[in-house]
Amino acid sequence: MTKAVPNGPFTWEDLAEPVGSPSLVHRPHLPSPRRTAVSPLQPADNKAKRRKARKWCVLEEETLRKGVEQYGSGNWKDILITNPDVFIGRTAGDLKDKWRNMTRY
Amino acid sequence: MTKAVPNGPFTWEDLAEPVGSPSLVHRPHLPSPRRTAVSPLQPADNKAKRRKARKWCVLEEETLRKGVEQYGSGNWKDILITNPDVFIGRTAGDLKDKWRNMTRY
DNA sequence: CTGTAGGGCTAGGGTTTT
DNA sequence: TAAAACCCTAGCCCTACA
Repeated sequence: MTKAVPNGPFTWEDLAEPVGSPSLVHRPHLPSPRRTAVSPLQPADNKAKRRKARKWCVLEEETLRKGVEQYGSGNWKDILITNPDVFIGRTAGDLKDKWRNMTRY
Repeated sequence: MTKAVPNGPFTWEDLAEPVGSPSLVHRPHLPSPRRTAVSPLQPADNKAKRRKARKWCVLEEETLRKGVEQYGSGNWKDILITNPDVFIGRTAGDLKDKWRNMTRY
């Protein structure tokens, strides 16, 4: 896996190149493929209903803490799927939100 | 604003073993694994840190539009390297993703 | 090896409920 | 009013494939 500079500490190389330089005109450029405007798509009245708020239990909180220790903050999906018997009815986003609350202030 | 510990300095140096959640498997005596056995499905340490999301400014959007006009949708690398003074810190993939957002709906 | 297309996931702001 | 729980989605990542 050669991660050709995936996202390092800002490796903004010089990449100095005169912008106005017509050095790459040797390409058979076609006009842009004018894709037809995307279909209108209705306002969508299907307002997905909100899940009923359910308070977090202590086990969930502890499992979340350990999950963050193990996988790191941000890997919510991993933490979620490795604890399917604890996080029932929770989404990765829920874990993220809960962690935000737990670490707030 | 909650800075607390959003994506912290990957504090899992001290992780020694996976906590088996509610159902601790009875392991048969675990000596001292000097060698980190590459067991399957373990904490993914190969996860690179995410770049912090940065909103696109109007100039970038306009430049992207003109780029697509000129080079066609799909030639992200060309559009990127011909506008190095505009797309700072952006990747070809970023341009692709942005165009997807701009033409969505 | 290189670059893209398309699906997956998260961060951060917003909304609703308690 | 504040805090907790949930929602929305732009922006970023992963990866098969051309």
